[in-house]
Amino acid sequence: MTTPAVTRFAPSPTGSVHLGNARTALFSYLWARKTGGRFILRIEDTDVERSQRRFRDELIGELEWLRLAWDEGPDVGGPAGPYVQSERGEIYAALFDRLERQGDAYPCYCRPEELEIARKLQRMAGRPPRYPGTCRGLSGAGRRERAASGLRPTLRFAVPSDRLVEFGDLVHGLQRLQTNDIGDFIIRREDGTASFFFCNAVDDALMGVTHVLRGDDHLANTPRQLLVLDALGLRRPDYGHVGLLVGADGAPLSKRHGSTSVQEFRQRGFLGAALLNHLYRLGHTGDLDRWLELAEMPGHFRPEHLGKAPARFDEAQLVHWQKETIARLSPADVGAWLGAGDDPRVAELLRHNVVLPQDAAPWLAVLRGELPPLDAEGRRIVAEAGPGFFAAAGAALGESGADLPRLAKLVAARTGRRGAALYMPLRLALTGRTHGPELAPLLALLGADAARRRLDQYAQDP
RNA sequence: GCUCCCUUCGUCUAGAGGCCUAGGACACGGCCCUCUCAAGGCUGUAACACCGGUUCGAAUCCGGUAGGGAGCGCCA
Repeated sequence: MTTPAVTRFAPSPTGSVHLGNARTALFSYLWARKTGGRFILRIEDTDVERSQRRFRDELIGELEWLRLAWDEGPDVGGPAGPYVQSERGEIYAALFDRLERQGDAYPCYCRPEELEIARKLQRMAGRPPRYPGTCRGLSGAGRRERAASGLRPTLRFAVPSDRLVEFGDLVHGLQRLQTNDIGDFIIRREDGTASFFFCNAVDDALMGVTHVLRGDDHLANTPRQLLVLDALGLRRPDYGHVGLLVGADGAPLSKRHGSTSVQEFRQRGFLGAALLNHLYRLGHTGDLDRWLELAEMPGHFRPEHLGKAPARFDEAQLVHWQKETIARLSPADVGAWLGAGDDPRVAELLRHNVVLPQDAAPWLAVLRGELPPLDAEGRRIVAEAGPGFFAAAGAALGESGADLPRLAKLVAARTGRRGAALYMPLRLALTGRTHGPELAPLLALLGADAARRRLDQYAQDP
């Protein structure tokens, strides 16, 4: 029923992948998968100053970690390549040329400092800071003169006046904007590279992208891109502007909110599927509340349920999906994730008591024989049980071995204790804590000898 | 400053004029289960930003107010 959608994720390799970016990547991916279309990865590295190869590698690594596989892009190629903008210079050059010949673009010789001053002046006068059009009316002679004096021009798009730009936004509905509210903007920098408004829009069209999902912050800029596309006779994609991702205080996600990059969450030990499940529900509602495998998300993804309001990233909810994910991990994967060694029994023992790998440390220490000192409640329980209890337990252990049900039965018979009165002192002696993983597998893992030594410690009078 | 966008429980959201004494999920509280924690089951607290209008009837439509955000860059 739906036609295949071609979507894309177009990050710039100027930093780490942000949660907000990851979310739009997810939505774009899901849309393509839902409709049987294609998902494209395009690297927007036209800013030579800030783009770095290591960010590009990192970004690709994070997407792979999240398992958001692209059908076209760097490394895998595709019919509309190259998928790295710094390699598309010739394509852009031809288009710049055409725009200039058509009179839709003109060279601008204004210096950045001059423009800065002009903007300040406009602001002070209560006017919007827009390019005043200084170079727009320059004659051929004027241009030659400036070029001869060594000035290298930028290329500006000549925004037509008195026109209404209209487009139907997938999430916001019909949008209209007066071209008079838009100043002539730069489409080619002084160094010859293409600027965002230009190459982002042009590449979407050239790569056959049908649906662009991006943050709300681009909504007001979309008319500019539409103008470029129209001037070039290129097909407009449909745009959907999703509400931004914000922190707990409602302000845009930033460093002061703690982790904001995918990498940071990954390093802390959050699982990809957990992040995906949380992101999937931020500014979007599927038809199901339960944890979803990435593979089943496309079937439940509902583009019409993409939200306009900003969504807050809430770590408590991430933690919930993390627990759900851990519960579904294979024993081998739990072990690898915990870094708890090769014994699958350890992973099984701890999986329900741990949210992040670091939470396993105290229990691994207990297994190694490093017990924490008892707290007040622990001391109370141990004292209440008395040395005789632990002596009996130690003796019973000699008969039962590291078999908790047998041990418990023997101790119960000899001390008359049952339930918590029986198990809590045992737990305390064995682990030093009142809370923790199931005692039976823990005892089995500990072994009879180690357990015996711990019980004996409490068998003497204090 | 100008233009644009947004506003339902603490959080994510359902809701497209009567189905809403506003539903679900997370978080929080209680009970059950249980040696503890977690999980699970049951259950409770908790929201239509505000003011006007349209209508027999508004969370839903219209206008305004307030608050938040974005854009106006040789950043993307």
